[in-house]
Amino acid sequence: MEKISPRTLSGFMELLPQRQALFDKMAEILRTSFSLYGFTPLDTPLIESAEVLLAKGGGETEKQIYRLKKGDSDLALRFDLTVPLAKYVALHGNELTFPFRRYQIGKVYRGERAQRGRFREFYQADIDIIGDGTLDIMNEAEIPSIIYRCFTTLGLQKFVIRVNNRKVLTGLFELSGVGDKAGDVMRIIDKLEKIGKDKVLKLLEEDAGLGADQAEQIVDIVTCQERGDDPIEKLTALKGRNETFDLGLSELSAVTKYMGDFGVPASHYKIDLTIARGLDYYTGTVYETMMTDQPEVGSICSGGRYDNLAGYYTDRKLPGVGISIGLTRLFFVLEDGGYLNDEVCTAPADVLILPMTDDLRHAIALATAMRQEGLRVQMYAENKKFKARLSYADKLKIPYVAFLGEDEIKDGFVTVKDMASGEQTTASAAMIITALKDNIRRLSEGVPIREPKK
RNA sequence: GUGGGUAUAGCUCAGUUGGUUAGAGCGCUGGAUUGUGGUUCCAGAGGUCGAGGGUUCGAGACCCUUUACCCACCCCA
Repeated sequence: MEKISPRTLSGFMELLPQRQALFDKMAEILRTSFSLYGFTPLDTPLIESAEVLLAKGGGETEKQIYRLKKGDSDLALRFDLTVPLAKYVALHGNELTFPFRRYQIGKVYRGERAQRGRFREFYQADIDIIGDGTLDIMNEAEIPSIIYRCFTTLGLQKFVIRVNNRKVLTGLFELSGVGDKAGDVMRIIDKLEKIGKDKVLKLLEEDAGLGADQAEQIVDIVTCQERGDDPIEKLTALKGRNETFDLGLSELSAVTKYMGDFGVPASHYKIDLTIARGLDYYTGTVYETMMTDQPEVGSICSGGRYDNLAGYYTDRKLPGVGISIGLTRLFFVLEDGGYLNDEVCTAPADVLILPMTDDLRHAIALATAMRQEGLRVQMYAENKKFKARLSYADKLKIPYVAFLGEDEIKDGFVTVKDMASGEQTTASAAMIITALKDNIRRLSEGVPIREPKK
């Protein structure tokens, strides 16, 4: 019979076991970090009614969403975790306690053309804080500190969190008399880093219809940090002429001031007046995090403040702030840069037990005793040559192999081989277990996902 | 959606102006070594050259069609 050739779709990441184990460790580190800040875990369905997911309608979302029909139902795969959160909060608002802090790690789907570091199916790790009616500015400063902790705990150093405020931009555009072109201008400004000042000026004039002076003035202010100016100072000079602008400026000042107190060092964040993107529901503070070694891959983590999360589902006013870490992209970047640390233990077990006799009872009893003590144990009972069994442990990087042959059983002992050193020890099961627990703990301590800086 | 590139062994890739039986490294299997892996040595398996059509005495190579994948734009994690 002709076989169907196995394949994985473009834009879908599929990992071999050791890489998968590393990926899961990353996710675990994020979970632990999030819980340090008092976030509660949440899971929502991958599939929602198309009506719910497309509430906002139009634009890229509509083009990129995977839509499916099942019978008469019109369904869609979620393309982010924020819209499902909005639905969740609108639906369960009366049973939740606010401010509601939740984290969620899950797959999302975007039917766009795949590219370097861009996937159609990818993991997002989201944290959001939703207020009931109001939400203090402190939360907007706390969010980047969580990013900082997550990334550094992963062993990453070369990243920078860029912060901006949409109200500042909006106010600035109003001051310059940009009018209803604000959206276009914002999108073009956002390209500054990628295409450079000259092309941006050209686009501002040609596409957004700005005057040359107007464009020059905006670009001048927005790029001030590139020339070593303090953006807050530069902006303060424009104060008192536009309400939105003044509000944005005070928010931006507060956020950056508190960020230092939250422990984010100045080396790892900067005010960047050119970042504007993220989804268009952001209304205030916005964040974007890039790896400084691979900026071309784009943002690894973006987010911001939104004033009305669930407006499509409820009249209740629910302001929030949140970020989304592109876990799949982050993993890709680490792998692509050769940064994944091979020393991280990815073995599925701590000990491999090799029963050498037909009677498996002793081996099973040993495995049970070891598991009771928290050791991760596999038994290899396949009828293979001895070397094949050892090679199994070697390939899976299982650090210890326990032999149970006739001699060991007769004397009530176990022989354990340390695969790294090749050293073998024969002793009672109890002693072996105690020693292994110590060694395993030592092996797993303090090994970062990312290769230590050379 | 638009533009460009690639497709040869499980993986990464060679393959000369078209010419005998399509190669390498890694991986895999077996042996050296039946209670010792990772190193070394020896042997072996594995290919409708993405698919379909055409040109030719002869096509992995040239032409057409098609599919898939990759890269970039748009947009975005």
